[in-house]
Amino acid sequence: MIVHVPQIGRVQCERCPIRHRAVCAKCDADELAHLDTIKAYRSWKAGETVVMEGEALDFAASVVAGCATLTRSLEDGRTQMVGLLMPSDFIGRPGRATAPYEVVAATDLTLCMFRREPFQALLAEMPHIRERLLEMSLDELDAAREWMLLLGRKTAREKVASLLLIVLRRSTLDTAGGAHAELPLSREAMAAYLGLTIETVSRQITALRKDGVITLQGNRGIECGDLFALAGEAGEDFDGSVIS
Amino acid sequence: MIVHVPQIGRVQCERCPIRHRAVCAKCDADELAHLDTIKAYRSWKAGETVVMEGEALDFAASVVAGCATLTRSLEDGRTQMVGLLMPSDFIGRPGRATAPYEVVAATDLTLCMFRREPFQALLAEMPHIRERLLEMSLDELDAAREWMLLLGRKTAREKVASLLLIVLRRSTLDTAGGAHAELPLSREAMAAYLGLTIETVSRQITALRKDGVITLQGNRGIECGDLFALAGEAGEDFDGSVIS
DNA sequence: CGGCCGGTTGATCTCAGTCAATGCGTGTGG
DNA sequence: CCACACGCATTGACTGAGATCAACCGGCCG
Repeated sequence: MIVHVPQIGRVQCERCPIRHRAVCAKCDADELAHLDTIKAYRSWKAGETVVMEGEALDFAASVVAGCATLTRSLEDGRTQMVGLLMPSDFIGRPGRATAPYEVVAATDLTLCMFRREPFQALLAEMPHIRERLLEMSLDELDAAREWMLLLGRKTAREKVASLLLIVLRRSTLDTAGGAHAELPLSREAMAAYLGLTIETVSRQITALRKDGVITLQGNRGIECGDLFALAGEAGEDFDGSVIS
Repeated sequence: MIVHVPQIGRVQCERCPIRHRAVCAKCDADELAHLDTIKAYRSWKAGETVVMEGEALDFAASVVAGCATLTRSLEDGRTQMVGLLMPSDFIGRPGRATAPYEVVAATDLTLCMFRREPFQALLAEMPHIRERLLEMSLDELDAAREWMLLLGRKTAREKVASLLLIVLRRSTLDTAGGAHAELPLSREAMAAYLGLTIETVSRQITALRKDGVITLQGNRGIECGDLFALAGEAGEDFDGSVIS
């Protein structure tokens, strides 16, 4: 079910915050001008459903602001998050008319949307978009496989540390080696992402706090003075550096 | 380490068994002719390593015959299979020079290989290959996400049933609703794929046999008289039909 | 004030992991 | 030809990490 929230003011592509990372990253000025004519912004409040699993998907979109989740479910209600969409990430698949996943706004969310058919046409005309979409899909595939390693082989503590690390690496860095951030996910969403229960997530966060690896500010705020230490807890082979 | 096995006789692209499903599926006769000039076949015995994790990857390739596995590992040796490559599946990524996964021949394996630079050039010249690669990458992404649901939320019995179902659906169907196949994977490889131990895999296979869901012929042969029943055990929402 | 929602904490249970022994088929060397 | 070892799979006994069930806490809103 699409919840209709008033569209926020349209931003010109040239000034768009995700201009250089989204599916349109490689487009030139002319192409952007064309995109400007067919795009539409729409917003959702945190918790609202954007698309239901199995529902018709008559659009493609980029996340402009906020955070959305992709989840798959079994009949009996067990659910697993299979993707976490941050600004510049893409929703939709050329040649596919129904959504294989449920899409939910994790925080307040704004999408830059294209109706399906015009977008298909765009893909045919603009090689820059096809190229960028391939790159982004391959990045998603790598991320999904990394997540498979986490789901299949990491302990609860390592899983929680890995997620915190992902969020912290995307956020403000303070003095050398430290960072703080607001979690975009509730405990329930974290559990769905990690293949755990909310109780276990809560216990592991508490444990990491008691062990001095992180400190908390309220339910959503986390701070970590030593990302290398956190990376160690996450079972990572490498360093605590920021992603590119 | 690449183990050098004598190349098997080169097959003309036109007569290639994976002609219509591989990365070259959309190519026309001229394009195939060009491919013919730059490809090379190479074979590996079951168990041999094709590429090590983190090693330089100076080629792209399609699986012509046999079955290969992609695995990611943690420092302490825990490993998770993140992909199972069957004939027509693709190895390698444009713009990436090192392998993020270990590639191992699960059965005797033959690849159709292209050196990296010529393949990059090909991608630039032949939109048909780019298009097909995008399609295949998106299919892989869907498969990876399906696997995330399995790893995060399914029980050991459901996991094993799911894997058997995948193998059986790819194989010969007998009378309505039944199928039999030779597993391309050892118990160890199955465990790596399912995020389980070999003992648990073995126990669950035994349990499915004792419950009359499947019958075994030796270590690798499995038969299932009722794929719908097996699909039920796998926790699938839908039917027991063959994949496209 | 009271109910609700999200999160934490505690007690107990259970499924899958661990450790260890055994079975079975195959190849090898005396 | 047999004896043995080796690789792979099975089976059993026990353990433990994380799930389950349940109580409780604190902030927020009507």
